[in-house]
Amino acid sequence: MDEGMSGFGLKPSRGGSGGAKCGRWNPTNEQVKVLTDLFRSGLRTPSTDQIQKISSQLSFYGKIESKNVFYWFQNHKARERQKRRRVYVENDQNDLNIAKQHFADVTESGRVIETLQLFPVNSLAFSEQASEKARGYTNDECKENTSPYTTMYTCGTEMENHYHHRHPSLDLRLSFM
Amino acid sequence: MDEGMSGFGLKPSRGGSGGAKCGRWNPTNEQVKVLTDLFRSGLRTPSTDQIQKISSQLSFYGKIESKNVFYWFQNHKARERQKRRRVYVENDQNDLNIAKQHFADVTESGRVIETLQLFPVNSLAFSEQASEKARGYTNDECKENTSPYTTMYTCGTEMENHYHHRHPSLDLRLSFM
DNA sequence: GCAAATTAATGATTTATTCAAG
DNA sequence: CTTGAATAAATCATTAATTTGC
Repeated sequence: MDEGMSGFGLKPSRGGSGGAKCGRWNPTNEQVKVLTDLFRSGLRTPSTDQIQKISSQLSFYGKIESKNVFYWFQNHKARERQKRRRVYVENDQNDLNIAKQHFADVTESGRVIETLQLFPVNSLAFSEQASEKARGYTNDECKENTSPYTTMYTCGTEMENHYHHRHPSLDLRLSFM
Repeated sequence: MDEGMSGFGLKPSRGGSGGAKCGRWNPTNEQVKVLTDLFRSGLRTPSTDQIQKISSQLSFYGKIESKNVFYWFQNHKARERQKRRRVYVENDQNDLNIAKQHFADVTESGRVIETLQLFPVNSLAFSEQASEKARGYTNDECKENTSPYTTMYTCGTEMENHYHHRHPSLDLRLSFM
């Protein structure tokens, strides 16, 4: 995919005959680069004058119109926002409010993770392969916990891997949580 | 790749004496399988609760901590994205060439767009960031101007871009406008 | 066959962005 | 305008693969 930009003499050309196909603006990488940099620099809603100047400058790299610049900022701004929102939504799927509390060192009890089906079923059909290794993992001195991972995720003491005795059969998509 | 699954009775154990060697999490094949399946199922940024549950379940197969799950998704997501982008970039490596081409074409008005420094300098250095699109920008001859964009932006006739005769060297942040 | 040496993967940290409260 | 929340990008670091000389 991605249109090789090279060939495809007739990409969409949905119109067919006409040729030229001036469907819509197709930004050059440089153009996108510059626009992105401007965006990162803080520009969000350029004024008419700014748009014109930007457009003029970018025309150096290829065909472009002022409106393209205008729309680009509109879309980019909206999509960035949307992207962020999507995360929330995804996590909220089944309630699971964005706890985002970042692992407050929960679990400590040898909890039995009830059902929790992460996968349809065929998930287990694999426990052959790795079984050879099945590391013993008996080591235990790894006190570790000094977890200094500062960037979020303050999962203090972390998981008390007590190896639950129950082969998971999760199904994440449907019933998880 | 893919674990020779053959021998390797005693893989690392390099620590020699003490053993244990709790350097970093070393996922089991089953663990990787499940994580990968979850990812394929669409999970990208598991919530705190999800992470904990997943971690608990995976502890069945061996030592694991919540943060490992967290990091796994972060890394996997990032690297998948990166892998995808790498393709674009490879295809678009022409960037500069394209620029040059346009340089020739664009000067229709005889103008020579001299400098044009939208950014300090390193602006052109990296180009891949916004390559989500990275369209090719193919042919152009679109007359367009029939601009029917309804949402404000009444920039009239568009394209006054008669190439300003002065390298903008915008710095947006500081001196732009 | 087996390790030391080298390279490829990938786990764990750090740094930059972005949006949106305050 | 400043700051907090939440990543994603970039980078660092360690482990597993693979190569290579014996």
